[in-house]
Amino acid sequence: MTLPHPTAEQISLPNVLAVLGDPTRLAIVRYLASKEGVPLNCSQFLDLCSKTNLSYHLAKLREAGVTRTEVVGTSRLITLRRDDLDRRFPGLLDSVIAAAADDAALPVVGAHEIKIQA
Amino acid sequence: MTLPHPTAEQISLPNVLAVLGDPTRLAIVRYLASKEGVPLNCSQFLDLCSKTNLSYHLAKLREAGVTRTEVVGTSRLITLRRDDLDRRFPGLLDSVIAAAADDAALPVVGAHEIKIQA
DNA sequence: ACAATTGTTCAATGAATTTTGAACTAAAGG
DNA sequence: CCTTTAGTTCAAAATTCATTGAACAATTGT
Repeated sequence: MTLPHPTAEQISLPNVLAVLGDPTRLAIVRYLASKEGVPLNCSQFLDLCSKTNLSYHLAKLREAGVTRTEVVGTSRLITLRRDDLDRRFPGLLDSVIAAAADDAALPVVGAHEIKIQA
Repeated sequence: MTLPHPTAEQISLPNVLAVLGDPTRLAIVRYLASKEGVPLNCSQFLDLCSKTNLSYHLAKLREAGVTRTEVVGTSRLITLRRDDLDRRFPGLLDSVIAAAADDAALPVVGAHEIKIQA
């Protein structure tokens, strides 16, 4: 089974910018980019907001064409649509992710993980 | 006299993205970029929306740190804060402007101008 | 002084967005 | 079959956003 995604051509710039203009969704995208290639399921992002709200934000990202969601059993595997985004908007994703990395005020996925002592 | 602007450090990425995620404001930024260096007054943008609404959008751009507004007599001279944006978010503005240039669905300042015949 | 130009502010409205909890579906495991 | 796991859907509430018209302020030109 597969969920509705826009084609690469249907991805709209104002839409992508608006969708990325939300700290929670920016955190999701950053994390996806940091785990590029590895499909993640929704539960990875549960420290950002409630499950219901997460479902909403992930739907926004998918509908804007920023992420791809694959239904596998009872979970959704989420990936960044990097090739499509890079083709439609060259350099945009990279500059957004790099800028986000410098912003200490942004929420981060896994911010409360236990750190291994040196 | 001078209007309130955020410092370069106060410019926030999600804010900038959200503000650019609006077709009217994207058109304003594109036009400013195409006339880089030349300060423009508000009336240049009047084909995009009503005067009141334009005032609102220009305030959004200024408050987000995307533009600088200088009060000169009865008009406001508007410029892109390119250096600040480039320093804070390298590559972002350029990729947004380039992507916008490829999007025929976006509104454009001066779209109804009389074309000189060849 | 008067009128025109340039642009803002205000209050109102409608629309879209974000967030929540309760109820739900569907697959997986025992 | 029953329960857990994973995530969605729905309606409601709260917030924010975009747009409008009327009134206003300040400068400029006559």
